[in-house]
Amino acid sequence: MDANAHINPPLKDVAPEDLAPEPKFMVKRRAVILSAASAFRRRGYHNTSMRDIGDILGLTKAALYYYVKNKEEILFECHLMAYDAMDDILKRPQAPDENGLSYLSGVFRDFVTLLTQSGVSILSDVDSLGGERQAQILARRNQIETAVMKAVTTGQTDGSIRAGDARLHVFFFMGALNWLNVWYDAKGRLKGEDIADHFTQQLQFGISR
Amino acid sequence: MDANAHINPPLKDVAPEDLAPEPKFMVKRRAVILSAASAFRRRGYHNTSMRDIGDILGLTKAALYYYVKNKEEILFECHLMAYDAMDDILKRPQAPDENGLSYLSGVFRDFVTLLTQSGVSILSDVDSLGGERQAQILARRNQIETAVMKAVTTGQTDGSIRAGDARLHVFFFMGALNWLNVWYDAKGRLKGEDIADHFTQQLQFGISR
DNA sequence: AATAAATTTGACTCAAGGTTCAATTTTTAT
DNA sequence: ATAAAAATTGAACCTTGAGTCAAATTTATT
Repeated sequence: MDANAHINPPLKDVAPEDLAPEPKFMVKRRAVILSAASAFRRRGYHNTSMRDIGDILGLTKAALYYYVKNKEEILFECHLMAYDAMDDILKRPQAPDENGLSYLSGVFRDFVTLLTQSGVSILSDVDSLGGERQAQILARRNQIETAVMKAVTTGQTDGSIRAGDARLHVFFFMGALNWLNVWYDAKGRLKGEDIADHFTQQLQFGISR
Repeated sequence: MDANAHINPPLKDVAPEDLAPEPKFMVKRRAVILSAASAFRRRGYHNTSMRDIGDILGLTKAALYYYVKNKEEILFECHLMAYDAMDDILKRPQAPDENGLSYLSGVFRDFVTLLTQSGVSILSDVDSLGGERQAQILARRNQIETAVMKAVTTGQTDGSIRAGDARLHVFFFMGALNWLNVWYDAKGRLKGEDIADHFTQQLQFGISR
C-alpha cells in the first residue's frame, strides 16, 4: 500500500515548531542512493550486491535496510534522481529571440555536464524494476523524450533545424548521452567541459540547416 | 583448460571422407545463441533465465547444456557474434578515390543495417563475463573503436572530416549505435532502411567540414 | 527390426545474494 | 548520568535460478 512510508525519517515526536526538515536521515539515504548509482553504472545492477553498496560507505548490508526498503527501491530512486535533474534542465528559460537549435544545444550541454560533473547517471536497466515502478520510470523517460522532440520540431518550424523525422534526430544524439554514461571516467584524460563543448558542436552540425 | 572442447559436435566416428562440417549440431547451437541474444538485448542478461531461453526454442533448460557449457558462454558468444560481424564490415573495400568521410559513412550505414536487419545485437553487459573472457571481449571492442578512430583521422588528413579529438567524434556516433540497439523494435513503425539513411546523414553533417 | 548414437527431460543439488530481526552500540536529549 | 531514540550489526532465513545427471525418448544406421 503506502510503499513510501519508510522514507519518512523516524521522528521521536512530531514537534510542530521544528519544521526544518530533519536532514540527517535523508542526507545519508541520499548518499546510499548515489553510491549505488555509481556502482550500478560501472558494474551494472545485478553485478552489484547489497554488500558492495554497503562497503562503499563502510556499512553492513543489513544497515542499508534502515534507509531503504529493498534493492529495487534503490534502483528506482537512481532513475528518479536522473530524470528529476533532466526535468530541471529542460525548464531552462528560453530567451524570446532564441531559436530552437540554440535552446536544444543549451539543454544538451547541460545534460552532458550533469553526467560528467555530478554523480548522477542514467541507468538503462529498467527491466529489473517491477510492474508499477517500471511503468512510472518508462513514463518519465518518455516524457523527457517528448520534451526534447518538441524542441526539435520547434527548431524545424523556426528554420534553425533540418527537416526530418524528429524522433530519429533525437534518438541519435540521446544515444551519445547514454553511451557517454558508459565510457566516461571522471579520472580519465577527457575533461567534462571539453566533452560538453565537443558534443554540443557535433549535435549542432548534425541537425542544423 | 580446453574451455572449448564441448563445441565440437559429437561425431560417432571421424569419417575422413565426409569433410562437410557436420551442420546439425552447430546450426542449432547458433540458434540457441541468437535466441538468447535477442532476449538479452530486450530484458538484459540477468533478467533472462535459462528457462526463458529454452522456452523460445521449445526446449527445457537442461537441453541447452547439450549445446553450451554454461550461461556465461552464451553471453560470450553473443558478444563474439556481434564483433565478428562488425569486423567484417570494417573490411569493406575502400575505393582509391574514396575519402575518409565516405568510407566511414558506408561503415556506419552497414552497422545500422546489421543491428536492424540481422538478429545480431551489441550487448553492453561485459561485466557479467569472468576475467579471461571479459578481457577478450574488451580487447575486441577496443580494436573496433581503434579502427573507426583510424578512419576518422584518415578523413581529417584528407580534409573530408572536421578537426577535433577523434575519440570524441567516434564516441558520439557510436553512442547512437548502442542506443539504437536498445530502442529499436523490428515490429515498430520505423524501418531499418530509413533509420540507416537518417543516421548516416546525421553522422555526415555532424563531422564533415 | 534391432541397435547405436544423438537429443531431451525431470528431478535434484547447490550457491549466491536479498531480506529479516532481535540484540547491541552509538548518539541525542533531559 | 541516565534514559530514550537512532543507527548498526551478526546470524539466520528464504527464494531464485544455474548447473548436474541418470534415465527416457527420438533419430539415424545396418
